[in-house]
Amino acid sequence: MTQTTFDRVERRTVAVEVRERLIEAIRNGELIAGTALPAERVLCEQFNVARTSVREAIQGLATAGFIERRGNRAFVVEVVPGLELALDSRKATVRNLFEVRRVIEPAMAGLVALRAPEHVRREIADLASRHASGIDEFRLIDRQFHQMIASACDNPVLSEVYSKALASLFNSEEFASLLYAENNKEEVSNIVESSSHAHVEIAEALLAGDQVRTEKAVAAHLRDVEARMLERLI
Amino acid sequence: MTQTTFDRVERRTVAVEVRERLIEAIRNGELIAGTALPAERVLCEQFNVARTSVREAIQGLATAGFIERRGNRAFVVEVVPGLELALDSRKATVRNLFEVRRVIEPAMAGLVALRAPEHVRREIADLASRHASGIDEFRLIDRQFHQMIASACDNPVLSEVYSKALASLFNSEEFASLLYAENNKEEVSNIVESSSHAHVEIAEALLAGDQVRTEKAVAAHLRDVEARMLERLI
DNA sequence: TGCCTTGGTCTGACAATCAGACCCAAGCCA
DNA sequence: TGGCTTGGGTCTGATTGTCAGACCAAGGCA
Repeated sequence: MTQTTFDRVERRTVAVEVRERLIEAIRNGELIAGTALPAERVLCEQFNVARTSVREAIQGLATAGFIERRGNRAFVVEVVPGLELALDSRKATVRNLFEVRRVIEPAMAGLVALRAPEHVRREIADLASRHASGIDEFRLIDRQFHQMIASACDNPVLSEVYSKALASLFNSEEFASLLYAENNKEEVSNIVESSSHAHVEIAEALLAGDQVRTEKAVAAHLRDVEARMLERLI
Repeated sequence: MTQTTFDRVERRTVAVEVRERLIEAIRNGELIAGTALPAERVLCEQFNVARTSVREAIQGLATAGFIERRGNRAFVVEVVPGLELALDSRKATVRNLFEVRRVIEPAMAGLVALRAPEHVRREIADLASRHASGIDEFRLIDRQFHQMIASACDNPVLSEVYSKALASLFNSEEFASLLYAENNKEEVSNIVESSSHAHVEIAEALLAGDQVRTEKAVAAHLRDVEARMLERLI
């Protein structure tokens, strides 16, 4: 057995970590292009680091072109570096994410129909029948619904793999821009209504312990949502 | 749209990073229980950090019980903390990992049969027909074979999700202890032979562009390897 | 315009890391 | 056993990164 070797370790400073957090927030839409960054004093409180470290991080953002200074504030640039993906590329990303969901979700939900105790399946059904009062509440219920199914499949590894894939979709700029764009209100409302119905269908199949019916309901749900999202990416 | 907030950032020192690298190597079998750690001067060269940082990390290992000092060397303890998982729990981990593979791999390989250009499928077949001269070379070919299939499915997200799952299996202590235990030589040889045949089967189905046959060949392969691994976990 | 917020700059203290030197103990081999 | 090599232990001084806080100038808003 050969003697093991180790790769070099890089020194990882607080300022670099803060900078990457901010870049991530810009990339996934939490910090919107053209808007002001939170104040340094606010950031150093939230990150729980010294202000000099925050300033160091922000200077790195300015150098890399993610922000510009106007007046006494720092603003996210209108055109974020590396985000001008071609439309084809953005559609491909959404397609790829939904393809991953199509590979994983029906099988996983099928396992839930097979394995989960009745009281767990009943809880899932209760959640599916809850009525959301707006897009933000729907998103919350939607996430809980899917996470509950993942948790109920009795395979923590599969659950984790799926959760990461779902997080990628929810954190993508395509998803955020679709949900919050003012001119998409009607379509978003359609997606919410259609998804609520699909959740109910899925939950009924789960409650009946019917693996095949569950898999079909999940697959249909994914096809519907994916089509609506791709349709709106113009 | 609500104003975003950030989670606290922890200060991450070089010594902590080195310590975690060493713990990981102990956990996944690269550093064997009872054997001596590499010398400090060797480690600081490999990690590319100062010796004081390496010493700090090693002191943390000693405090946490991963190593003990005997003579002028540091040795991995015979009983590594947190590694005495119950046998049931270890089998469950392996089962869970293989279940994830069963969800993902047949579908992914099926996509390759559908989508990949012929020259790519031919490359995969060439790799499958290569003869390994030992366990280490087999592991290398095995990894390349599976990674090549993942890359050929034309969905980078799925490919990445799968690669992470595969890495979890290959890095698990169950896998390492099975492959390198002296009393498993014959069984390991059987696994290698059986897997080589299965790879050839899979590659032929891919070359034929037959999605259904590919999915079946992959599923059979996984059932075989899983059964052999679980059988040997005693 | 006045007041508050925010960014810019600086200070001094502390923590972490670095490279290197030196010494002693342990291990190995003739 | 003696000598050499290897390895750990300790220390030094310099550099970098982080911290908390103070003070001033600029910007924004009622």
